[in-house]
Amino acid sequence: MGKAPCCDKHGVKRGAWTPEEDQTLVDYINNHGHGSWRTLPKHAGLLRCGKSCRLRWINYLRPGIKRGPFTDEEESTIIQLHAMLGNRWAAIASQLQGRTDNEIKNYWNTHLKKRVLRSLEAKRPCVMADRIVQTNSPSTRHMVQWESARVEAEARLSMDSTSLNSASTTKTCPDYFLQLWHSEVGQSFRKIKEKEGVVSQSQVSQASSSKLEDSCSDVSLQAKNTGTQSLKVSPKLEGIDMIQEQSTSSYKPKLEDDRAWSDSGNYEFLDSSDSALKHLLHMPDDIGFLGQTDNFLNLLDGRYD
DNA sequence: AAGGGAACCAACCGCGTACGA
DNA sequence: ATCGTACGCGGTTGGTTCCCT
Repeated sequence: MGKAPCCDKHGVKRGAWTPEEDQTLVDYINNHGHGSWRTLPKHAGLLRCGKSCRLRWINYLRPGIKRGPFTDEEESTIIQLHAMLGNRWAAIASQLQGRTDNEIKNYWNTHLKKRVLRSLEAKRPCVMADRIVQTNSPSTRHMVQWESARVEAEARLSMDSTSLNSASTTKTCPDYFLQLWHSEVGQSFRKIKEKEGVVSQSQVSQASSSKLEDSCSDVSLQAKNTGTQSLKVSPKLEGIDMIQEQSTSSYKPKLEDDRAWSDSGNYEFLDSSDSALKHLLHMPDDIGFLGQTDNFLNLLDGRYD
């Protein structure tokens, strides 16, 4: 389908916005609302394309935008949500009041991603680096990325729980997911999924601690034994009404370009609407929890692809 | 002080999708 | 059901600032 250009490039100003342009845009939207972004510049008297106006408003001018450095809490939230949602910046931003997807995306790419990788390599200096380089399949790459983000989140959770002097930290699968699931982040995640209609209220309530504990320990990696390369979730998960069988062949990369994997968590299931939740629920229990990373790495050796 | 590279971040681009005609 | 339009999103670019030599 042909797509009309968002604006006539001729005579449209580009580049940094001036304070005068900002004021014009703010005044217009305060008085009239933004209405149609396409026609807004003309009505407001701005020599900008509608897209540019929209971006400027959303990222900088609209009320409630929080500027300045990210707090530790915000960082932690971003890392944890990224581990669950991948590069769904808008979804992550919706959980951080006053922060925009663009800001979070930039912050991740310039600060957090490096830190997560450093943290990961500190734990698995040679092996993980080698595996990252050697591995080719999209699902494997995604798992490596997932693992890297998870390690960072885990480290933070561990620090948090230490400071709170709580009994158990994140050494086991159920503990880790339960902490995540019951945290504010987990609540936000469930809200997103409820909104998307992926998980109903009742389903969420059914996904109680015991279910989740079971799910962590009972997800079986059938591919190991059958060679069918399909993942099956334990029947215990039926109550949560999740898809029980997920052929890994339907696990496709959004971008085929090899560069994409390192930046993107966007490996989607054919039905991508609840892929993040599926990621959580389909993770085999012996994937990459502290002290068990070798198992995780063994899984990466082709068997899982 | 100057130049070159790295880091940062605002803005742009193009694709997918929702929605109305 | 199909088409055209507009919007929202994620990836990328390019200008600016910072830092090191």
